[in-house]
Amino acid sequence: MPKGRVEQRREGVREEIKQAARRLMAAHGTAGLSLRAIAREINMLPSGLYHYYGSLDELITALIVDAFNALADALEAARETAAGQSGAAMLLAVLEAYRRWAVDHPTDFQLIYGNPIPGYVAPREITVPPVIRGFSVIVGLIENLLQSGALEAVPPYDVIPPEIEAHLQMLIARDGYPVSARALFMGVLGWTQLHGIIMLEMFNHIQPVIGDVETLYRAQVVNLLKTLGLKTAI
Amino acid sequence: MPKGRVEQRREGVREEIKQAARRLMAAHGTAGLSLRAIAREINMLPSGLYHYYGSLDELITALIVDAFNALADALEAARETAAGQSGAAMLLAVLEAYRRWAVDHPTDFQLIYGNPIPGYVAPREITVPPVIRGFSVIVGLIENLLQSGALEAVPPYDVIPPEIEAHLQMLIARDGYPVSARALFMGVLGWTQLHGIIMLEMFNHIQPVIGDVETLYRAQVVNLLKTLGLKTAI
DNA sequence: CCTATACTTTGAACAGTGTTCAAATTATAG
DNA sequence: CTATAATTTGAACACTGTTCAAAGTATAGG
Repeated sequence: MPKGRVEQRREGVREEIKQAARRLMAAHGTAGLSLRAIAREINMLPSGLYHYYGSLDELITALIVDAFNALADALEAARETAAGQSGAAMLLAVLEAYRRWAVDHPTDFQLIYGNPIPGYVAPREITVPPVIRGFSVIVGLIENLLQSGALEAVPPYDVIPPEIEAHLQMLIARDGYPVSARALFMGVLGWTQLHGIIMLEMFNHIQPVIGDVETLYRAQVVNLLKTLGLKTAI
Repeated sequence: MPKGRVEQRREGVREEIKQAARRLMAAHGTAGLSLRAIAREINMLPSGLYHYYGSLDELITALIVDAFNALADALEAARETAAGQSGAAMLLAVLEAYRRWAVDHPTDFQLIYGNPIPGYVAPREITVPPVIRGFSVIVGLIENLLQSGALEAVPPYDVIPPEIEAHLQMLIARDGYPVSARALFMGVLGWTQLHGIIMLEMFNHIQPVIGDVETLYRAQVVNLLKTLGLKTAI
């Protein structure tokens, strides 16, 4: 395997570049993501990096995909860890893992859900699949709860606005997701509610008001499940 | 007034600089915020700007304060416009104005709630007051609803976690806010829920899933008020 | 009105950024 | 061992924020 060896070495350097990038990001925030700084870190000239990534944007895209996959991994791991417990407990564990990962990997989270790098726009066809991977964990658990009857839609969340239901049905049909529009709708609602807390926490807008954000988040998760119509206690 | 004339002219140039900055931001995103670009825009040398703002960060801070105040203005205006209607209708109008302003002023919103400028950290003592101004509009309306009896805390949102209640009480005592811990708690909960939608909309993460974000937002606002315990119909 | 003082603008320089490209070097394959 | 492919180099270009002394301009007092 002559070409295999070259390819393998190439992949190794690409990984080394990404690791240096993550190290710099962790140390100096998403602002520390400088091509020249990465080159310095691994004793390369700036121009040398262009043989591994066509541009800084391409490198950022790779980092984003990795981050989305790491987040999805964390959610799946939380689900597996709570596998023995009730469906509600599993969902709770997964939703807590969402914030946990964000708090533990702030720069990665900012990279994927903030607007960190000036001028950069993510190519959707590359970044969307790993996003769906993570989101599916949440929606899948909701779907199970709905089918088992542990979760039953109650007012006011029992009505899905027609335009939205139509779009969700289209999405399910087009991409072949094995879930109901109801589960998707609940997933999106819950996602946005929790995402707001994390986003405000990330940029330090909510600690001054609420003090302990972790407690607020947990309360919000529990309340969310209750208002969505969870029948069993958690 | 000799010094008044100088001061006035100085203030005029400062305003001109900010307007050029906003123009560039609107055109090229928060990334377009370049000191040299601003200087070019108003036919000045980069170094000249330093007589009006000590640094780019200082200019950004000024823009952020302006943005928070503009947001607060929009919320107050929405409240006044709906002044004749019920308290619930006023709150609904204000919450819709929150997203409206974000959608109409995306770069300003990203400037204050995103992580736009690498390396910049806002000086809290300057930026917090205008934040409170806007937030007070929401919390004030909630307080009125609570006192009039139109809003009554119901499960699960009737319980405030003890640690959070303690922190809120401290805040109220320290800064002398004329509101209850309950109103503040409800305000924060609502704020985070809606903020999540806007944040995800801003960075284009939710349209692909839900289609019409405006409908989702409106539904979320109404559902929020209902689950918080609003007794009257909207 | 004219000078002395304060305010403002200038221009050059420094250190940093992403990116391009031909040239030189190194490693691989026949 | 040589021909070929993969890499690394180094210089250059255009851009960024920031500093500072020098030059220019407007204002105030006599």
